[in-house]
Amino acid sequence: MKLSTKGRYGLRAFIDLAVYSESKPVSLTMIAKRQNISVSYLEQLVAKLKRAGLVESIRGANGGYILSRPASEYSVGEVLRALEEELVPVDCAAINGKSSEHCVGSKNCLSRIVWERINESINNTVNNIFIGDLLEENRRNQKEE
Amino acid sequence: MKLSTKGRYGLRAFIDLAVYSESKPVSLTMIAKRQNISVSYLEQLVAKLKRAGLVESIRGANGGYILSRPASEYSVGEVLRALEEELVPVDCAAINGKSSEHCVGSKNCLSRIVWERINESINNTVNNIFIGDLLEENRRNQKEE
DNA sequence: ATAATATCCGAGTAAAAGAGTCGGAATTGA
DNA sequence: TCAATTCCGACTCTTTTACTCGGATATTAT
Repeated sequence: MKLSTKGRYGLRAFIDLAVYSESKPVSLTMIAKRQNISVSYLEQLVAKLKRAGLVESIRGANGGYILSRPASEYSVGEVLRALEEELVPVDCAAINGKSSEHCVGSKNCLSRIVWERINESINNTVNNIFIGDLLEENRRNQKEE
Repeated sequence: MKLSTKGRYGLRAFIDLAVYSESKPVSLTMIAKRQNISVSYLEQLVAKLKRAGLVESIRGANGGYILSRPASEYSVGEVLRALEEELVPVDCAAINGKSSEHCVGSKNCLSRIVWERINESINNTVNNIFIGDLLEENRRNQKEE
């Protein structure tokens, strides 16, 4: 059970964007350098963020990406869900209706309780961490140095 | 981020074992029938459980598997960790020292906070569900029918 | 105009992981 | 002995992951 690079790199890219895009758009080249991720791969990740409406793009020279809203308003869950297909380790216990896995019967599905709780705890966790919190953390760290 | 069939089927197999092994050993053939998982695959899963010391085997005719301890004492976390390699979606934030992923630097690792919290919440969740709880749930359900 | 930066987009691909199967050996009870 | 079992390693097919690549389009600076 691993989070893919889409989620891992993608969140890092988003945070980078949040940190540096206040004054002007941030290009993928810059993110690539700072985060050590290739531009071509970043394109894919950021495209997902854009499709989900989390970031906006500005094309052409001096272009780049900016956040659609103030950084503080994004939860990590929102960002990760835009990147990964879904944040549920076990489909059959997903909150929404797309249960692809066929359950043999309630009797055999004691495990379902477990999957539901896992799904729930992950989503609770990521929905309650906000990008703003992380940035504050960052500012505190900067001051100490 | 999906839990593999090892974890999913494996926990189901373990619960099946917990339900039916009180009087006599349970053979993989029986689990296979009830849980609709092939015997050959079950062999792999149960082997992991055995290696971890969670179940004991009795070879030969009328043989099978039994729990090493009373069902109530097993946490779901323990079982899942025996089946899956580890229950940490992001390695670099694992609690133990095996951080395989190279972090560029603390400054770029605001995301690390997120991974740590996710890892923590999953482990808290599964460590606090006990197989005994699930069996009780099961008994309650049986009575209602 | 032209060059230099950018985003945008679809395809393609190599490696790794996932999900099993299979054949046969060893053990034990009837 | 035979049937039911666990035990074990190797093998294979499929899917997913993690990218790269080529080129199109848009915008700005010179």
